[in-house]
Amino acid sequence: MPEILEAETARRLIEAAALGREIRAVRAPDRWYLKDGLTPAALGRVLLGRRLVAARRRGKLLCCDTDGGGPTLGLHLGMSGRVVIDGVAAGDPLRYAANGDRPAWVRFELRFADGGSLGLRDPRRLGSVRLDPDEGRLGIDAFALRLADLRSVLAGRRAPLKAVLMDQTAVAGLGNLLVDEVCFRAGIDPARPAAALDADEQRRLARAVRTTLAVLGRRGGSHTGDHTDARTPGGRCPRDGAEMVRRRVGGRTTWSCPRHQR
DNA sequence: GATGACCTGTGA
DNA sequence: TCACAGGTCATC
Repeated sequence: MPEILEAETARRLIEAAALGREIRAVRAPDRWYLKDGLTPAALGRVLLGRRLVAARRRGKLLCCDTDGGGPTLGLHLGMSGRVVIDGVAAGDPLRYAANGDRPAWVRFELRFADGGSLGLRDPRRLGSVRLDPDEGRLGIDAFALRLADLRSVLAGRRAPLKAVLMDQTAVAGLGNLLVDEVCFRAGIDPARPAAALDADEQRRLARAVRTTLAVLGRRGGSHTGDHTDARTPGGRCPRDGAEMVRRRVGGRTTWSCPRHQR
């Protein structure tokens, strides 16, 4: 996804519409989509007859707990995944992904006894399904990130700031668009070595994470940032009018303003 | 820590 | 036909 905002939208949808419904069938037509050696048969064995009782999220990972001592179902949306419940998809359409609804794009589906379903629609197949996913290897959730956490995350890291913020074992949930927006708002060059930020920059960055998640969450997703429309050749910084620069930072396409991001 | 691989769809 | 896409993993 889908980044943390879309994952949270999906989590809320599951929480509002899928909890408590008895699972009657599991459809997993795409074996490649099941990780850790998981098979459709094994999924059926542990999920049939159970109900989801909680929908949690750590970073971009969705964790659905089941009743009766059942496993936690881990769903990851990859680059193009969306949760679909009873035919309704969570959140706004994705900006850089196909948004159709071809049945073949449903890589995984729980069918409920009441006739409805919870599916994962993912054209690019980069998402995943696992049981009892390792939540511990993920860093602090971006929604919970405080200044002190950020300081320890950045300490000693010579990698570009952007690479560290996108490192899911450091901070869980931030992806390419959100990190660019955070750096844009904080006025910091994403290519700077992470540990080189001074105290004031760390404060601005921590604040920018909070406001970015709050504002873009309200607006409807990761693609609604102040800088998003400027991610195009010849795009101008909406803050000061400078021409935006496109680079590769931390292995990802990165847009930043050469004037106010330093 | 940087790079390429994974997979498929879209638009230039 | 090609470049590119909001993610992650293995590999050097």
